[in-house]
Amino acid sequence: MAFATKEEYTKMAGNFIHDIIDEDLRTEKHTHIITRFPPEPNGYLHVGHAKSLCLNFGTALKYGGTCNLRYDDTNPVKEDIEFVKSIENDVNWLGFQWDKKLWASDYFDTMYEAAVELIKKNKAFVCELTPEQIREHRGTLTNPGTESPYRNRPIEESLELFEKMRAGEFEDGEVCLRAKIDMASPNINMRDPVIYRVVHASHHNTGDKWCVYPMYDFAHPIEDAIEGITHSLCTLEFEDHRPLYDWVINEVGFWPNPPRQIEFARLNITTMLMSKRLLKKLVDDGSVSGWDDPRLPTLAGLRRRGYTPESIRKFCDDIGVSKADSTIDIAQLEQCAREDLQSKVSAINVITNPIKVVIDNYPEDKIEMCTVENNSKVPEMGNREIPFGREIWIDGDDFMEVPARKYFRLYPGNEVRLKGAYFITCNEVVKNEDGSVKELHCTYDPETKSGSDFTGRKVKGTIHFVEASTAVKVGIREYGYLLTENEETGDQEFDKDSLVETWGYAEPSVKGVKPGERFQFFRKGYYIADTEMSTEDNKVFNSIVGLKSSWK
RNA sequence: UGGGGUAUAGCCAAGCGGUAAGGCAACGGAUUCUGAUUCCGUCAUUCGCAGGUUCGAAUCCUGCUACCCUAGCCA
Repeated sequence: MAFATKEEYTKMAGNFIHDIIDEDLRTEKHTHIITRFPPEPNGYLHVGHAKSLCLNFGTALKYGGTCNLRYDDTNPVKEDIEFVKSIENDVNWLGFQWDKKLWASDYFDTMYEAAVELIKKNKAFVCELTPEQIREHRGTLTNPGTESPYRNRPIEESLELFEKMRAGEFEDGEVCLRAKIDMASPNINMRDPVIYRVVHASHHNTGDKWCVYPMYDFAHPIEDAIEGITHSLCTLEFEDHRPLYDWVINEVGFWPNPPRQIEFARLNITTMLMSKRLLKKLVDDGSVSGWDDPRLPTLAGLRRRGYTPESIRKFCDDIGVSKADSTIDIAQLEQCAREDLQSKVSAINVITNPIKVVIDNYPEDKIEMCTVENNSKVPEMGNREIPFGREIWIDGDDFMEVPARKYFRLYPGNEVRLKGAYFITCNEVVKNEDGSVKELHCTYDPETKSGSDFTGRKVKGTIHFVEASTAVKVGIREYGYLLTENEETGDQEFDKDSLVETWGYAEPSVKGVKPGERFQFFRKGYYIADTEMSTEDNKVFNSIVGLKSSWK
């Protein structure tokens, strides 16, 4: 496994967060940087998380600090231990190693005690308003809220009630613990926010020990402070919560170097659905095959699609970190994958859109082997031997009955080189009844075999082929993206054609391809990442990932 | 209509008072037995708008405008 290195991130361009860290280091507010990646275990990680992963782990690497993996599991009804394994696997796959693996739920005792202390300090109270009443009391964006009638109840009474909450004497939603801050605050988060609620549900980590659970706003700063996190990086929507974060840090305890929350813009990518909630819906209703469906932006999906960890890390470095809302063009992600794969994989001949070609002057039963020189960036993979015979398949894109300007591949009367084999000239186009091309009749020139010293004439085009009698029929699934843009409204909508299944032909060497092995479709810009072996119907793989230079 | 944010090219993004980095995309051209790769070259007289300060402003000041977040006992 190739882990991200300190070198990779020390040379990383600085961002506004690193400016802040540099300043904290310079003023000796901190001498050791500790960050954290805090997913809630309620789904698979996606590229959006990758940005956070790279920022948090990359920052730790850059400054010689550490980064914790911490599950933010404060809501038992939404979380599932099932996701924990995938999260850890994906973090490691991306190339990061956590310092400590922690659970927010491990701090429940401390949090409970902190809440009790808050009540004793007259900074929190047990409220018996219903959720609806709390909402009404909260006021609106423009109007201040009104104080709960329970706000000024005696400290002792709140203490007693909170103990009863913990003891299970209340139903869900019947009472809650609220911080006592300011109902007139222009920041709604400061209007006596709920910090502990009653939830009678079994927790994956603490079982039935608790029936009261802390809210994110109360739990998160405590988690950060306990772990000695120096910089707590989160997305922009938590900006309004920062005053509350600081309030909790300040009221709950004394930490000499309290954590500092810094927000950055979350990642959006054109055609990619990044909402965990909606991804979960697609998985649950069977619209996709699972969290690792290659059409999904999950790390598991991207992995099957052909992305390498290095390519995703490069992408995260390239796009930078700022506070401006942005949507990165999918082309930028794809380019990172191509760039990385280019140096790692070799090409094989695969025809995805076949046209039959008959070489009329080639002996009927003869098959000869041709050497295809490997001039990729992976010379160690060596040259390939592929068969050549009288009937071959070429790609539909490599033939035009009426050539366009500057088209120098095959067309009637034109001569091209078959990569690794001979020059052929197209003499005749045979059509089906519907007018489509049935087959091409060509002649080859025996003098022109690759590797011979033939220099008699040059040809402008070179195309690839697969010999028909030895070809391996392959099932091809081209994965598109889930979202398309409605041309009229500009809205994003689900793309029903995001999975296209076709058949093609590959050279015999595909039989040695292992599931998960990546390679390039010769000259097509496609990469195969996910293969499923099958001997039935001579089918070798049925899942193919497309990384075309331009997806249409 | 409160509060909090953000505006630099088609998409990202550096820039922090001294005369607009870089990447993606696009477009030229060279090389190529992959229209791939590689390689060169072009691509913001101007930084949301309007004023002001200054020898000098994307950077400082004032006033606008647009967009995003925010009224869960979710995170």
